[in-house]
Amino acid sequence: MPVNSFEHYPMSWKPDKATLKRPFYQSLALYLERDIVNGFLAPGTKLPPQRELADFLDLNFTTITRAYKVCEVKGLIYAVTGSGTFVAPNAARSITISAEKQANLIELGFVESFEETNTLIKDSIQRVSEKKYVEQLLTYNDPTGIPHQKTAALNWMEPFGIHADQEHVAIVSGAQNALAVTLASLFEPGNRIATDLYTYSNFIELAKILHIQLIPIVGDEYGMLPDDLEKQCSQLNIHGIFLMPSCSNPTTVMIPDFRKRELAEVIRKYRLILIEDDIYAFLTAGVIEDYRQPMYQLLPEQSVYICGTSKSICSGLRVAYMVFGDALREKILKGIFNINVKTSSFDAEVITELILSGKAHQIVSQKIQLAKTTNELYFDYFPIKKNHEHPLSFFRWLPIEKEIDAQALEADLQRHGVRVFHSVRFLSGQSRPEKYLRIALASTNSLQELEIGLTKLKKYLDN
Amino acid sequence: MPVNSFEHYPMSWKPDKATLKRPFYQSLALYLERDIVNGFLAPGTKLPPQRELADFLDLNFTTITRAYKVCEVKGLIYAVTGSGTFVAPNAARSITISAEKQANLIELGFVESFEETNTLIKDSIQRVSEKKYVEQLLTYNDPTGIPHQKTAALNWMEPFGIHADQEHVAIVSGAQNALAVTLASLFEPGNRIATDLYTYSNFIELAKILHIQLIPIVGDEYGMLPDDLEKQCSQLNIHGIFLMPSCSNPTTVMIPDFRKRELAEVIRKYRLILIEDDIYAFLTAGVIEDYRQPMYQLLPEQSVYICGTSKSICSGLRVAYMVFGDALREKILKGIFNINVKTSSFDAEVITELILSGKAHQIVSQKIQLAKTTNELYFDYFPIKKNHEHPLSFFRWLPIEKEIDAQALEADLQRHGVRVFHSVRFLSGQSRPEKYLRIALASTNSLQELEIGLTKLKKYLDN
DNA sequence: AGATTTGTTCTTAAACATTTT
DNA sequence: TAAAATGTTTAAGAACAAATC
Repeated sequence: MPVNSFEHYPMSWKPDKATLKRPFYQSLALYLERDIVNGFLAPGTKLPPQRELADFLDLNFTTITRAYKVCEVKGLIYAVTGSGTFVAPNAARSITISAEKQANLIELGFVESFEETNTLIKDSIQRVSEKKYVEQLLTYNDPTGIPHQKTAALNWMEPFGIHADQEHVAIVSGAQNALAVTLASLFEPGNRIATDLYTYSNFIELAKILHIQLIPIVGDEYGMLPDDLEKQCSQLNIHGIFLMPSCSNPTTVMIPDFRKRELAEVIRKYRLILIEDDIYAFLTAGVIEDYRQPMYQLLPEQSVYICGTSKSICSGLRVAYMVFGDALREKILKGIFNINVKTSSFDAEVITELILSGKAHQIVSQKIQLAKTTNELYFDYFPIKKNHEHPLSFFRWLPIEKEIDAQALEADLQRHGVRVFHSVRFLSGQSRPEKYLRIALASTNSLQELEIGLTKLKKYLDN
Repeated sequence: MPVNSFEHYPMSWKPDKATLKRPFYQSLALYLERDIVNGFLAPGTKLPPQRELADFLDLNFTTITRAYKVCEVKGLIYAVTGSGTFVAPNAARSITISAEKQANLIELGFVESFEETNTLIKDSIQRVSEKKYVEQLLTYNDPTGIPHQKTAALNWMEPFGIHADQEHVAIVSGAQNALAVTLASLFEPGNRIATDLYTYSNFIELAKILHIQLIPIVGDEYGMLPDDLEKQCSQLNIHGIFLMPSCSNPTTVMIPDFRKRELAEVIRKYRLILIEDDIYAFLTAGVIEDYRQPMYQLLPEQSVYICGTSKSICSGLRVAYMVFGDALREKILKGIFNINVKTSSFDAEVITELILSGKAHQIVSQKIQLAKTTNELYFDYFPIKKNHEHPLSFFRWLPIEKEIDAQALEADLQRHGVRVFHSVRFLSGQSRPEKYLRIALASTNSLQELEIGLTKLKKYLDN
């Protein structure tokens, strides 16, 4: 029997002891999940400490540990040694982002890629469809890409600072697919990956699906802090790190070279697998003056470099290039075979044709121009510029003051005809006091529509 | 200290107690893995029982349980209550199958799809590339397929006995990709899925990557035995079942309707998620006389029906249709967004065009004709016919007598210029006494090449 | 700076379940 | 059919580690 009565102690959660069935840890985890999903326990709520709940329920406290663990693995709660256990910010809510076009809704949420440039692609598709060797594109052969396609891929990435050979590049079905292949091939459930505090929400969701734990690392204006990374690595067994150095999603931070080198040192020391998502390389390398190199070149043996063509060339043809160290090669290829079998050689060929014909560069130029225009427009409305934010980002990270719950804010704005995403969607760990909105600039049908959207947004936020 | 000396007991594995470090279970698991990978412990070897090893190492036996568990999860060993723990048949060897074309090697291993029919596809690609709405195929829109593509999909599957609506069908990037989405979305690491004793090896590998445990169920000439399924369900917490009822890979078994109903009853009773891979529907529905219906129609609410077009229409355009119950919908869509974002609408459109124009049916007719011819040829060489084997299968399941290790046999035949796969690659669980080869009939460049391959194979086996 | 709070990990113990003999 | 062999699952205990106050 418990020694104390807890009637007078405030415990945020008091599961009904009488209805608890064996096995206790499962029963308890189920109750906890139910109360979180029902909304009885709101995000951020501090749960009773393990020992206190154990005392209350008259169980050994490691049984509570186990029950809490079940819910932590499901992403419902998170624990901080010394502070306690808390309901996760996105518990019981999917933050998966996808294109869900709705009439009369201005899309500033999902980040597209100025789809108006797609007019340039039709020709290339036709040209490929008329090639003599089309039939060779229609078999199971060359599951990681046809040699000449890989050569074009390497040419494409060369100005981004990537140097690799045919054996260490593979074509997959878009950058998200590359991430799925990477996580499934190189990590196991329970492994930990370091990420920025705010990171790409579909990466968070993917990690959740595969039961990989994200460890949020503090950053400053130059990106992730090497000291905090070092600290976390020294006290936790961390297996990998996810970064978007040339333009982080959602913060738009561009990591300067000195910081890349500092981070690389820690990554090398702890032998982390670096996952570098360089989907915005085309906006940075050769465009931003002091840009040096991708982190892949600092750590080629322990890195996976992912270069999607959805943002730079065409979003509908699902193609991304993966470049990887030799030690990772076998596992990645196996992952590709088991998740994709292969990527459509036809799609890859169209991208190849676009690259070889120079059309891809033309498209990139147009997109950069559009990025300039839309960013200027944005800064007319929200003239807050910070150091080391990418000036040409396809989206912006807008600090907001409004004291309103994230879901309510998104819903409010949706009623006003604008879709945006609140910063809680991008939280890799615990709640934060600062709030932001991610504003996509590359997803409206026209500049006019974007302007209307920004006007509505500003009006709403100023109220 | 241990009570007994084990000098006189035969223990197949004696880890060095002195070098064992804390944590013991990890250290022990590492040693075990090393000794299996090195080949010191051969597949099939019985490991010391937990209690015996514990006694030898002077540890509590549940510490051994934990160490063994680590290796079991990695697929290195498997445990059978009452019998002991054994080194897995495919421990430390990848059984992933992919197209790896080599000159001078006749492909009877990897199953392709009579790629000579691809000549019929070029026209459709051109026609699609000339459509007015091509640009609409190049965006992020309609991530699960454009409505008219889904309509065509449902039309395509209608003769197979599938009735569903737009909301419960999605287009993904091939059948293997559909399986990846299904497993990642609907199952968690540690979950169990029932399969045939011999099953599709890339399904085995995929399950391994995602840490889903396969529970092999015994079968007879009609396919999986409902009694054994019932038995396993009653004593293990099984979450799903994987079946290829219209033509099982690799056994070619076609499950008759009565058996489907018996199995469906058990599946319903234990609320398993049924994963029905119906990639060979086109060889069966409307072709085989007494074919009735897919199992999906018996259990629509708890099933995922997967209909790939790689075998029936074109292997290079990566398209498969998924049909699912409403209860599974949300999770599957989330899985699609996080693993694929979307499938190329262009590829899906070409398949749609092929279906709507009737060309797809023409291709299917050709493939069926080729299947007839090649199967006749096969039976000339190996005239062993069993009941309920699919007469038109793209591969055959050849029982062999030869007393030779699987890898050696494959290597031997490769030296003779023929690539085949040994039955151990398809084992979902423990080793079996019977041996088979899976002989692909749809992968050679010509009938002549197939004939040469079969001749070589027969000659080798008769020796 | 040290005690306290809180979460983590490993090992052991006991009860259980299944298969084999 | 019952006993023995063998693996499984849950719970508890102990030592540890980090963060907070």
